[in-house]
Amino acid sequence: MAVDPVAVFRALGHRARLQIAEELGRGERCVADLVGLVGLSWPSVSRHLSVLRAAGVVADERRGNQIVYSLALPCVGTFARCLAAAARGQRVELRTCCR
Amino acid sequence: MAVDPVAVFRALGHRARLQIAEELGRGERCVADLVGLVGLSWPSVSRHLSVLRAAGVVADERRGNQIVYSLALPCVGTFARCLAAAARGQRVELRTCCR
DNA sequence: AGCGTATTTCGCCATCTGGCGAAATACGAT
DNA sequence: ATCGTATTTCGCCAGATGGCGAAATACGCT
Repeated sequence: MAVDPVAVFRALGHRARLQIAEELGRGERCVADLVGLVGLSWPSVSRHLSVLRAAGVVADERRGNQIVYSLALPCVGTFARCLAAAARGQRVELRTCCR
Repeated sequence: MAVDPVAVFRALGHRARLQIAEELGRGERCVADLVGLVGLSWPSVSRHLSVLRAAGVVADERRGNQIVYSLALPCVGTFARCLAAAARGQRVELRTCCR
C-alpha cells in the first residue's frame, strides 16, 4: 500500500478525521465508538474512515459482526501529539525519525 | 501564535504547499525560488504561502527588497521526511516527541 | 516625491468537499 | 433462506478551495 504524504496530510486536515486518528492512537475502536466520539452521522463518519483508510492512515479488520479500526501509521499519532503539545504552547521538537 | 493541528494538516495537505514546506526544511527561500520550485503562477504561490503562514507552519521576514520564508515548525520537516521515507517503502518510526 | 521590483490581494470560475437521509450491502446467527 | 444489526454507498445540495490575470500594495533606492 503506497503512502502518499499529501494524501496523509489531507486526510488528517479535518477536525473529525484528526480526532479519529488521535483516538485510534490510544487503541482500536469500532465504528460506533467513533460515531459517538465525533458527533456526526454514521454515514459521515464512515466516509471519513474511508478517506483515512485510502490514505493508509488507518486499517480495518472485521471482528465478529463489527469492524474494528486501528492506526496503521503510528508516526501519525506521535506527530499529532506533538502538534497538540505545540497548541498548548509547549515547546515542540521531534528528535529522531525513520530508520 | 496559536497552533491549530487541524490547520497545520490542512495547510500541508496540498501538493504545492507540502513541496514548499519540504524545501524550507532545507533552508530559507525567497518567493521567486518557490515559484520556480512548484511551477505555479506567482499569485497562486503567494496564496499558498499565506495559508502556510496562517497555520504557523512558515514564517516570513523581509530582507532587503525581498521576503524570505523559513520553516517555523521544524517538527513538520521531520514528519514530512518520515512520510517521504514511508512512501519509498522504508520502515517508518518516530522515536521521540515533544519536551 | 517618484521609480522599479517584489509580493499580495481581488474577482472570477470550475472543481472538490462535507453534511445528511435513504437505500444498499455485508455478514453472523437462527 | 431469512432476519437483524453493522457498515458503506448514493444522491443531493451548500459552501470551501484552488487556479489565473489584472490590479493593488509595499518597500528600498535615488
